[in-house]
Amino acid sequence: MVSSMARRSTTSEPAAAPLGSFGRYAGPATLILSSLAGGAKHGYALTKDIESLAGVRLAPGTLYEALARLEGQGFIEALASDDRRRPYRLTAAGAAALRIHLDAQRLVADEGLRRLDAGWAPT
Amino acid sequence: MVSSMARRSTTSEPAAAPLGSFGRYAGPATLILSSLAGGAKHGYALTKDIESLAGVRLAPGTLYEALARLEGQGFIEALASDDRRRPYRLTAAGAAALRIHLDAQRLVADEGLRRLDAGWAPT
DNA sequence: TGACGGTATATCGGTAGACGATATACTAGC
DNA sequence: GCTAGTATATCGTCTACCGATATACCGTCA
Repeated sequence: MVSSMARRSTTSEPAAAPLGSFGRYAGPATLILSSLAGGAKHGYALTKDIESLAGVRLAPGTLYEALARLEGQGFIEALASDDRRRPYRLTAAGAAALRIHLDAQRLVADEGLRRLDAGWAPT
Repeated sequence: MVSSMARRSTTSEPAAAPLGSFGRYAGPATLILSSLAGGAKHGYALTKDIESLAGVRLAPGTLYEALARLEGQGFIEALASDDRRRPYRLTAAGAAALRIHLDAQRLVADEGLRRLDAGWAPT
């Protein structure tokens, strides 16, 4: 049980990396869009928000590559940058796609938990 | 469960599939464990169940590699195979990990939807 | 009877996406 | 003038995911 669960830190951590336990968590795009759903943010602010939102720290490579991808897909758009910050905003298409995705994800999670609670097969 | 309104505009986009829209959907492990939470199954039965559960068809490569990985992590265990079927069962460790993961995932999804419903920034 | 489609597992090569390391540079506080 | 935090960007590696492919058993129905 140790293998992938305990990789995150040595001691004292508030138990269990919530997401990210099962191999790679495909979430970056989902997390970024979910964060932007709360308002426009620039990259660094996204990492901070996502960290407090999901307990996941996105590596810089992951973040900026995902941002470029999402912009190319039309799910987010860049805003005028004040100084050195490059804020992004969720587009209507991004909001729609996010809603569909989160709805589906929640249904799957609910069903999984329902099955777990029903007792996951004695034998 | 398959979206409606996924047809956003003229350009590109193969219209949002429920899960799997955002690059690669990291879900395989989650989907497999969630499916097994409903009882022991062999690989092919898993693909069928997952397809009806989440609308996602796992490629054979994805499935069997994920099964091997999950078994190595102690999250699932192989049962005696009747004939040509190789059934797998969720372990206690797998059930615990799955619950933690799904709980976290649902919290993130709920927060994302909450933000969306609060209006995702007009300007 | 043999052709077909569904069941069932396995492996291989290609690739995209995630990651950590690294680089740069501005700011604030001490 | 240090150090630490903010902020973005790129590069190389690693691997999870995917599609194609192979094998083989089964039922059925023409």
